[in-house]
Amino acid sequence: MTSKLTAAAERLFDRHGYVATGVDRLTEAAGMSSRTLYKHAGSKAELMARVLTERDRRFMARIEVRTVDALFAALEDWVRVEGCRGCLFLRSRAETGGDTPEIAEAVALHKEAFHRRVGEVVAMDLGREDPALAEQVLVLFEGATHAAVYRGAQTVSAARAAAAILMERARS
Amino acid sequence: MTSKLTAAAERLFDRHGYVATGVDRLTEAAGMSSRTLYKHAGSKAELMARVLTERDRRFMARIEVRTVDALFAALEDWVRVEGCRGCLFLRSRAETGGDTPEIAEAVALHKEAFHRRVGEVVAMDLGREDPALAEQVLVLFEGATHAAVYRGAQTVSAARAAAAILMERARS
DNA sequence: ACGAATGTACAACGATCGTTTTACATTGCA
DNA sequence: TGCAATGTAAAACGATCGTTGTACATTCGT
Repeated sequence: MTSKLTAAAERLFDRHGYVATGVDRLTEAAGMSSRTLYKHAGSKAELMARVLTERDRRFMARIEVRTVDALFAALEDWVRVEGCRGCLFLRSRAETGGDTPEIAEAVALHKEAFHRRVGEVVAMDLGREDPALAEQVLVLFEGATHAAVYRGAQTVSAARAAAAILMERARS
Repeated sequence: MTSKLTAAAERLFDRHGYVATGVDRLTEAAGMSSRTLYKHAGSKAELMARVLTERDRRFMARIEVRTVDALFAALEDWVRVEGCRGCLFLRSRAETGGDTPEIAEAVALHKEAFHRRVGEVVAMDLGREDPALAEQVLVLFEGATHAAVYRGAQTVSAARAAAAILMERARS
C-alpha cells in the first residue's frame, strides 16, 4: 500500500514535476484517500523525499559495477527503462530552490553517494585513484543524462565512447 | 520597463523555479502592478518564454567562438557570472512537463540552436565535420553545467580538459 | 489644452493549493 | 464479542494561485 503510493508518486513527480503535481492527483493515482496519504507520508515534501530515497536505492543498485564501461552500459539500461527526462534529484531540488529541507537532504545524500561510487569504479577499473579522471567521468554521466532529454539516448553511447578514450589514455 | 520585468522574472524563475514563483512576487520585484505586467507579458507562461528567449540571446552571444577550448572558457565565464544552478531551459521544461507550449517551444528553439552551434565550433576547430565528436562535446558541456550544481565550477575545467583530449585525438 | 495611452492601487474572480476534520465502514487481534 | 487500528468518502480549512475588473492618476503627442 505504501509502495503503491511511492511508485505512483514517483511517476507523477517525474513526468509532471513536484510542484505541479497536486495531492489529489497523487491520491487518485495511488487509489487512497488523502487522509491515508497523510498518515503514511506525513506531508507532500516527505513523500517526495521518500520517493527520492527509494529511487536512489534503485539507481545505486544498477550501477554496482566494476568498470567505467559498465557504468555507461548501466545508464543505457536505465534510460531505456526510465526514459530521458533528466535527473529527478536535480530537478526536484531546482524546483524548490533548495528551500525544502527534506528534499534538499535526500538529493545531497544521493549525489554524495553517486560521486563516491564513480570514484570507486574509476579506481577499480584503473587500478589506482584518479580524482580528476573520475570528475570527467561524472561529467560525462551527468551530461549524457541531461543531453538525452533533447538529443535522445544516443548521448549515452557518445558519453560511453568518450569515457573509453579517456580511460585508455589514462592507462598508458 | 519591459526589460526590468524580464530581468526580475529571470532572476526569480532561475533561483526559485517557475511554478513556485507567484505573480505577486514578480510584480513586487519588477516594481509594477499586476495589471501592467499582464499588459506587457500576456500571461505568466508568455513571460517565461520571453525570459528564455532573452536568455538564449545572451547565452548564444557568449559562445560565438572558434574553438572548442574557447567554448568551455565561455562556460567558465558564464557560471562565474550566472552561478551553478543547471540549465534554466531544461529545468523550466521539466517543471511544466512540456505541457506549456510557449515554454516548450522556446526551449526547443534554444536547444536546436545550441546543438547547431556546437557542431559548427567543432567543425571550425577540427577543419572538418565530425558529428560524433560534436555530440561528445555537447555531452561534456551539458554535463559540466549540471554537475556544477553539486560539484561546483571545477566541473567546467574537468570538461574542458576532457574535450581537449578528445579534440587532440581526433586531429591525429 | 485635450483626448488617448499608459500607468497605478486594490479588490475580487473562480480555481486549486496542502492539510485537517468529521463521520462512518472494515478489519484483526484480545 | 468487543476494542483498537486502519481504512474510506466528503466537506471544509485558510491560503495562495493566475487573471481580470474597477476607478483614478500621470504622461504625451498633436
